[in-house]
Amino acid sequence: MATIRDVAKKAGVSVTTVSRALNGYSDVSEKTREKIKMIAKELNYSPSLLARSLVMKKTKTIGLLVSGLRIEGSKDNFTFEVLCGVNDCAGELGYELVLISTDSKKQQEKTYNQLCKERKVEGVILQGIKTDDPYLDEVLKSDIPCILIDIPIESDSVGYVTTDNKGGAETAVEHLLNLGHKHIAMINGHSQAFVSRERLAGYQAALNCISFNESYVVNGAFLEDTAERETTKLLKAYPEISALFCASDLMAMGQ
Amino acid sequence: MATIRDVAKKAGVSVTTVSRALNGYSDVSEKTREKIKMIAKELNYSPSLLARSLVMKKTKTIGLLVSGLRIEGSKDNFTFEVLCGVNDCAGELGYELVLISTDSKKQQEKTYNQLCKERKVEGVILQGIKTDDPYLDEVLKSDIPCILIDIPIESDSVGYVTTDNKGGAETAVEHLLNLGHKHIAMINGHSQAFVSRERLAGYQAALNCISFNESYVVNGAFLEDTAERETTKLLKAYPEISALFCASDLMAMGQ
DNA sequence: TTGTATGCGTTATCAG
DNA sequence: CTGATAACGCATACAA
Repeated sequence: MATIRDVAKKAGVSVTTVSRALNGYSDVSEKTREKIKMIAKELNYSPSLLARSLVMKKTKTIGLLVSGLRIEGSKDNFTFEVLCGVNDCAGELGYELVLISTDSKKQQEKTYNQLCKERKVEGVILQGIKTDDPYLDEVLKSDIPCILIDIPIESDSVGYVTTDNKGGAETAVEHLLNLGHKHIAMINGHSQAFVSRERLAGYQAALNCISFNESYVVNGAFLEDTAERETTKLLKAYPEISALFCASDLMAMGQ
Repeated sequence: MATIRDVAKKAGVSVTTVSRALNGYSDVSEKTREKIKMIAKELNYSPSLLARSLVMKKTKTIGLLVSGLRIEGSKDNFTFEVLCGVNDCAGELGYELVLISTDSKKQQEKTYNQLCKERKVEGVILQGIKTDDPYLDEVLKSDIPCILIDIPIESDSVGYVTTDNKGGAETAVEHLLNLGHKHIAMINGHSQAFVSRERLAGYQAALNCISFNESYVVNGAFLEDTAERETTKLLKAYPEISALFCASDLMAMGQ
């Protein structure tokens, strides 16, 4: 692996000059720059991001911390879509993406802070952690800038993005009402999820709190089979139900 | 950010000793080790993987190079499943995963070699590149260890994994035959894809090359809408077709 | 316009 | 058992 020193030696200049030439500084004669560029290409040189990051104290790296990245979730393509979006954006901004996947086993070995600091990520995007996940506390205590997906918490170093969960749910349920349904049940996720609470609120709002019936709401844990089981029980108990509002695609597929 | 020097200073020992104590070397007294460990925890110290990698010449990092990582592909969860699998395995082995996503724009800026060498990845897994992708040549010329997914090429530094495409296709088509279908069409991907060629071979094999009719095979480019369009044309031209064998889930969904 | 010297945070070599 | 010291590959203040 050719280093900057190899280039310097072959070009008969100092490392400093090579560094500046390749990084586009203006205080280098075009002649030397061209020569250096040529030799760099010749030697197949590419600067070590490791060394650069070390001295610059900038890694241009953000961590994508996905909790519960499991193949069973592949039908629900939300995580994948998030990944694509983050990746696109990071790419445009010249940032790298490192995958920091955690499971309960790993969480005991290394703290969130360790995980992030040793990699020197400049920021973190967290997807899939629950509001009662122990990691969440660590995240909030840490000073590493981070963005939570679908958890509405803000502080100096913490932000979040989410969708209009309530509005969306409201629209969906209104649609069912317009179709003439009188008894609409809801298959929700779980109470630890912010999105579930919001969507429930939307469901209630659409029903105007009048025809709202608590018994019509069950939790499917965002899982296909759980949702199916719960739905079966629900329909057996309340045969009058003519429509279902599911809080996630995967759970809808369970029907 | 606490460095190893901070720990050393506070512990009243040299950096060397701290390094060895924390890395589990035996030539350090248990008393010093405990003290150092305590102080390290106290200072919230975690070693910089950057610095460590630089001196050790080992990054413990593998690159996941996904070509065409786009949100439109999210319905087809194959890429996501690959990601999960790779991630699981890498995690167990103590490797990091960095996402190297490429598109035609990026490919012109940086070569495969640059992309990998500057990050010092120790190996690469390539998913989604086509057999006629210019990157493929670079990959083969490079000496960076890599694994191709669904492209059967081997060399000193290149390996691959794939599924039994031919056998799977054969089984699928045989199933349709057993159901009594006489005119089975195939919606394939594209001819640049190894898997498409294999699956076509399986399709032919199942039909025993007897009832094989070339006109019954069209390419859907692995895209939902293309597959739909091609299928419509096909069915219009050959109304006798009673079953379709699709080379990918996504294309089947297009029906 | 170019070069010298220093430091980034580690680990490794070699003496004590 | 412990500690100087030299790398690793690069960028930058400071000189020349």
